[in-house]
Amino acid sequence: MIDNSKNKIATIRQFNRYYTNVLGLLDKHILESELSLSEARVLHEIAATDGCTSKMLIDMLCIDSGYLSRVLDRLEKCGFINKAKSPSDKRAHLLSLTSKGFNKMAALNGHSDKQIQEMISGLSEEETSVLANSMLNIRNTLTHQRPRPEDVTIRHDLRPGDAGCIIAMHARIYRAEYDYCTSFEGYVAQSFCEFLLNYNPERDRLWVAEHLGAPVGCIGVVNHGSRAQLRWFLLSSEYRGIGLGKKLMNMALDFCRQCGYDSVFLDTTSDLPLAISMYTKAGFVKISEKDNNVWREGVTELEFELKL
Amino acid sequence: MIDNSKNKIATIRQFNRYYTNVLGLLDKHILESELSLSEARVLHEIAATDGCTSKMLIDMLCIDSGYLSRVLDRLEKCGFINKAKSPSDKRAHLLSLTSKGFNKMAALNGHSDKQIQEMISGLSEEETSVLANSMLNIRNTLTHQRPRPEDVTIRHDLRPGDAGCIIAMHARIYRAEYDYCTSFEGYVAQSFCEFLLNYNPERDRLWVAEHLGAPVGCIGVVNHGSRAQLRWFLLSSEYRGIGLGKKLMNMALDFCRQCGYDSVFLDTTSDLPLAISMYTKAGFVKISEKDNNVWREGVTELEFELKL
DNA sequence: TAAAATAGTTGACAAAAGCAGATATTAATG
DNA sequence: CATTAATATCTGCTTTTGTCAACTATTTTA
Repeated sequence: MIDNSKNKIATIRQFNRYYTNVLGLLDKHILESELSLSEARVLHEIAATDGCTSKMLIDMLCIDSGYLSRVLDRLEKCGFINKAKSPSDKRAHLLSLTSKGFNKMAALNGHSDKQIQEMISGLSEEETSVLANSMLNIRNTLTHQRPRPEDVTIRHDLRPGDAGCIIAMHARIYRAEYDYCTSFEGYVAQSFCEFLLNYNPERDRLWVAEHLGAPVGCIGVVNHGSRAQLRWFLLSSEYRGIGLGKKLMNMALDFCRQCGYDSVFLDTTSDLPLAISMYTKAGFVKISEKDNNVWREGVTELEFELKL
Repeated sequence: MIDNSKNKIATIRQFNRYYTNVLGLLDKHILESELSLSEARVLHEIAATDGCTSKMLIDMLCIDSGYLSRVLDRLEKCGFINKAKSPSDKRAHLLSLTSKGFNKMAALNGHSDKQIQEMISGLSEEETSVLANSMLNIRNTLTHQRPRPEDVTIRHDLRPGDAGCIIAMHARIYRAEYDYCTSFEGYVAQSFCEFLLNYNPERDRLWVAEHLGAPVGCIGVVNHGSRAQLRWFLLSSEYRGIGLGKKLMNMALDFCRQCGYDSVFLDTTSDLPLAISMYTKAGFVKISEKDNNVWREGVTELEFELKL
């Protein structure tokens, strides 16, 4: 782990220098097309930007306005873009790609992809994933992007390591948010031990929500004869409030209905008002409560139930 | 997770375009110095390269030889670099920085750092770490660097999530290398449950080896009265053979001696000849063996012991 | 309604980068 | 060993890229 902020900045600086070289190498193919690097960048930005104008390109690409004007002229003469008077502002033009422009861009991307393919040809599947995920991480971090729920995948195929990751997630989140002690991770481990040793794909299920290859949420259903137990309902804080919790809950309850369980019960604590409100919204009813001071002082354990 | 290779390539292409913009922004500060971007890159490369010559710069920076010749002239006239005839090849010059050149480079780095600082000022500690680690990941992956043992940190402060991560690591590695089944992860979880519920920092210890913020190896010592149990001795495959295993083992045994344990025992299986050879090298002796067909067919469980 | 600001264009110019040929030296080949 | 091929660098010339400032047309602000 890179520990102090000075090291981090140095790491970033070194990466920038390194990646300047990488990009220089990869951009060479553009020079072999009839376009210059700037022209290619402008073309891409026009394609990616809705209602694109010169001003927007100047801001996004930090390009000189005079230079851009000539670049746009050239692109128009080549038949790659259209310039249309903006109806809302007669000074400005709306820029858009022609179909020829789209084809050109596709060709550029194709070349680019071939080069990237070559660059990663010596890497393993695993390494390529690490690479792509790291790049997504950087972009998301620097653009302050909140994760979009459609980028989060949910699966229930119980891969090796799923249980361990979710144990770790529980421990970290409950420590950070509720200051639970070390033994809490032990109890979660215990619960997964039981789950894994008795695992029956027909009656038990664990859903893992993943983003950028890392687990960000989960929910589980555990077989108890005619009753099912809902367990491990948890989301990383950044992934709350975007509908993921509801989605996980619905998946779990649908599975319970499919399996023909009579009812679903769950244990939770008074620490989790947000989860509790989701349970009651889904129709769960509190059926018992008792004190539990093991993980933290003053916690009340609650049991909820939902008749199916 | 980015699933297929087409998506990965597209992700990389998008990142490249995105990062071109980032670098363009960050490189602006150089234009405000008396150097051009190329001159600054050349200066850095000379500083970083031992016995640097023009040819090496041409290869590394992909710069035109004629252009480079002039760039070097300018840098020499400014007093930033020295050109000395190479003794081994009278055609070539050895390039090196003058002290003035070093100062200039330090100033450039300072400016660069200030800009980076500004860029990451809106990010949390956590996000900055993700950023820097992702960048290191990219560089290490693309340059095919084997992890250096000195970049791996080993700690034993038992943080929340450590146990879960190590459970996951066990499950993944034993599945990939020995095809152990799902229940194996359950048994590992069970062992950590016991460990965490009885954890006593004076007598129990868990070491986690980390690289780029992720666990890559571990070893543990568990209190059994006058005897200690060695557990969870494991390294990710890429981190084997660089002395890390020995280091972990020594740390664990030193701790056992410090605690005054009489002996150390451990359970392992016939599947792990590499680990077994490390145990015997450390002085462990086999004291029993029995069959165990739970995790995989035909596995023999072995018990080893070391008198301290 | 006049002044200030904005979107974009154009001409003049400077800086950056590339190409081709030249020179000195070294390596390779018969 | 002599000759040829290859290499490292430099120089003159050219093209490409990028910058600056002045200018028009329009919109916003005071």
